[in-house]
Amino acid sequence: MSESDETGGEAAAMEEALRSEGVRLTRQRRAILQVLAEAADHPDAPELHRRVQEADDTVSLATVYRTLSVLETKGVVQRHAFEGAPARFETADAPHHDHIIDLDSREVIEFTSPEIERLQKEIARRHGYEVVSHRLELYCRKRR
Amino acid sequence: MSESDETGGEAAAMEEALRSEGVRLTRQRRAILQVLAEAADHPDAPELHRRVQEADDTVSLATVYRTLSVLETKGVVQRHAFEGAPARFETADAPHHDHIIDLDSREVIEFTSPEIERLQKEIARRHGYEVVSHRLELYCRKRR
DNA sequence: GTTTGTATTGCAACTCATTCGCAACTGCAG
DNA sequence: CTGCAGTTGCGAATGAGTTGCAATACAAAC
Repeated sequence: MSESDETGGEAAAMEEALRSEGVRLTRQRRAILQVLAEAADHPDAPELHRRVQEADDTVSLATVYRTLSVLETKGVVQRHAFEGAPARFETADAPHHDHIIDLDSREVIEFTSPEIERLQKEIARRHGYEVVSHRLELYCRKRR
Repeated sequence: MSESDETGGEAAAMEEALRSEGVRLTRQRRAILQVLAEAADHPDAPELHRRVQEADDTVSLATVYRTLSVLETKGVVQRHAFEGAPARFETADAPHHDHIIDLDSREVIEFTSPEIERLQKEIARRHGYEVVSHRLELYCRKRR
């Protein structure tokens, strides 16, 4: 544990959480978890697969998809399906946030707005609903 | 024109707009436009196809998709890709709105919030961006 | 350690929504 | 009317993601 840095610790913490949920920890899952914890961006499944294979080229794309599903249902990973693009993934360490998508670079910026959050709840209530989940994405271009 | 009601007028208005944009008005496109104008809900392509075929069973699903693309680029139709479901469509008559999706009935309720809209622009600006488009969806359940 | 039963994997085949190639057809400008 | 570029129907192709199945590998019990 002396050699672990932040992302190393993150992956380890996730493994811990998964083990206690009865998820079997395989070589493949460890590798995927590791790469995801190290990722600063929001990779899609094929990109994740590519990165995982650098460390372990026996991992198949199917397993990447299956593992992502497991991790998502266990609350360890978040899936985002942005407009007209394959789904992208990130670790669910940060509490909650919405996204700005840079239309030119496809870069993703995270933000939170308690104010918007509050207004959403209020609007739902006004219509007789309660919010189970929501999706807020701003497709943007850099201002010059 | 004496027998036309609101939706009839809506379809006619759209045809007008399209003709002036140089879009060729075929029997199929008229039928699709008509059905869309009459729809109170947000049908997906196969459902739209089903409804169109009641009036004209020579219209193919491929043409429904192609027509929807044309109508979308001409700004006459709006496409919405809600979570984990095929895209759904509506006429772009109302100015702009976001959606509440009833998770149980799949019903869609429209709403607007100038306040949220304003906050979105502000957030984008704070990050050096300007909003090109956005997507705000509230996945909800009825309150009891 | 070894055994063992079940979860997990790799592969290839499959699904689902949507798009495309192409030959036949048809609005509509002249 | 004519002509031809824009449209259509068909079925085949695509792209993202899922699944059946036999082989494999966790990890709990010995």
